[in-house]
Amino acid sequence: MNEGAPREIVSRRSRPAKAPLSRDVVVSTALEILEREGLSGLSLRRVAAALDTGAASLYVYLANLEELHSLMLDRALGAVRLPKARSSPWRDRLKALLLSYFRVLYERQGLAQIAMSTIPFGPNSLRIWEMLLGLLKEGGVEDIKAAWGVDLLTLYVTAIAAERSLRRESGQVLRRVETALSTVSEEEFPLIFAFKKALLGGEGETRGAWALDVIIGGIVGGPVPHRSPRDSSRKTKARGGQHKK
Amino acid sequence: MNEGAPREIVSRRSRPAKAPLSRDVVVSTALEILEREGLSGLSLRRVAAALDTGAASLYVYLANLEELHSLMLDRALGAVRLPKARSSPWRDRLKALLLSYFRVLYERQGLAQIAMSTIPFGPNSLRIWEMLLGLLKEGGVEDIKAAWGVDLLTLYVTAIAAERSLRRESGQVLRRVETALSTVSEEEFPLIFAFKKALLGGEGETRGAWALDVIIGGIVGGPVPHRSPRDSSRKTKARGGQHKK
DNA sequence: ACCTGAACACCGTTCAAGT
DNA sequence: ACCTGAACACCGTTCAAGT
Repeated sequence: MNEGAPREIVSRRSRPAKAPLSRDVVVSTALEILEREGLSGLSLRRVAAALDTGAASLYVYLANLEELHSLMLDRALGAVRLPKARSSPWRDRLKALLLSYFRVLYERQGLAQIAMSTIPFGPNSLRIWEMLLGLLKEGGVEDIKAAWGVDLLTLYVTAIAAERSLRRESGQVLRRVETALSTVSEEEFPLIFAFKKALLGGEGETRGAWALDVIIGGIVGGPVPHRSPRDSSRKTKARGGQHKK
Repeated sequence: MNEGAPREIVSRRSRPAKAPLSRDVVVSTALEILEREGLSGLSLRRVAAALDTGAASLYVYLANLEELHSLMLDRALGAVRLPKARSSPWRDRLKALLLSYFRVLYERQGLAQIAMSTIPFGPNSLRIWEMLLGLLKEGGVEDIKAAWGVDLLTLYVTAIAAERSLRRESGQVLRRVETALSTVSEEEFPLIFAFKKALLGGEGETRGAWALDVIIGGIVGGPVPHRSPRDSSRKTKARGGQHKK
């Protein structure tokens, strides 16, 4: 079975009353609900209801809600477009892949939020990681920088998708930020006051593309971490005893 | 009243039965509960119970749970250490500030998660933003790059704190990632297979410091975004051939 | 092996009624 | 103006009992 491909879902109306469930239908149904009703509308009970059963039935296929989230995320990541080898300069392919990753997370409401609370490690995530590693290596990036760089790039893409989703989905948050920025005191916060337009300016994908360039450029041109990955258990210095206040 | 300073909380045991509540006590109590019981233990009902009242009473001081989260976050950010002007090179001060920001979010369980779902804009957040803008300007970073750079840096710090918190707090997630990585197929994912040690290696703060350097270096050395919010005295050369999406 | 209803121990939010 | 109990409409998870 192709985990990555979008899956045809048999309408539950036409199924015999007690058709057997499966992990697959549960995940597909959950993604449909997420798409239509958002994260706040997604619950095990809601998924179970859509499948004409009780929430308890889902526990045959899932350990818990967290596992459902993780399966949903990996399934959705099957829609990320992997650029064809050597179809364009490595850096363009890298950016195209990351942009597609961003869009998949951003375009389905709630998915980016799920991605921030679930470390992805299913087959589709692995495919993306593998390709990202390959692209950075193709660009001549040293091994450790490539490994850490992929982590940094995916973290950024996930975080920016979550932040943008939040702004899109919660008009309340956005309005409060705008109010706070527009009433900021010039004497107390002169720089914020001077920059408020630039700070608020979302400007579609220009800004996201800029940030991606900054990070990629930083990885390529930046320092090689000074410690080898083999020597991973040693600590440089004891953690300062931060006192709680 | 100093929003930023830690506040002495009068023991609820010694209060007269119907002592008046306030936004302040509600937020302080919520932060205590977060510290002791984590995000999953924090609820309006739980906060109300700690204050010997019903959840409905809190709605005099808060619009909803989201607002409580936002207030908690800004209060907690009061603990971020702002480096003294000119005490060391600007880049060191920038890194110290961001590290302190990271620690505040990371060290109180659940706080980083709250930060990822709340755009901070209270007085303490503004102070941090103002200082970050000042540091980048001190480093000679162009205005738009400074504004967008501060956004990128704070997004990164918040995201890495949330990711690390997740790994720390959910042994389950961590174990599943480790299992997935250690059983990865060498033929299908040769690079992940080869790099799995580097990918897993958390290495305390070495990695986080590396990423910070990458981003700061990328901001300083990277391109100026080709659209300015307002054409100021300084002329920025438009970059030809940049395609818009 | 799978499904189910009911129960357990919770949620955020609203509202009429109190003081 | 503030507080309260009760209600509403939900949660995830467990479990004994069914098929």
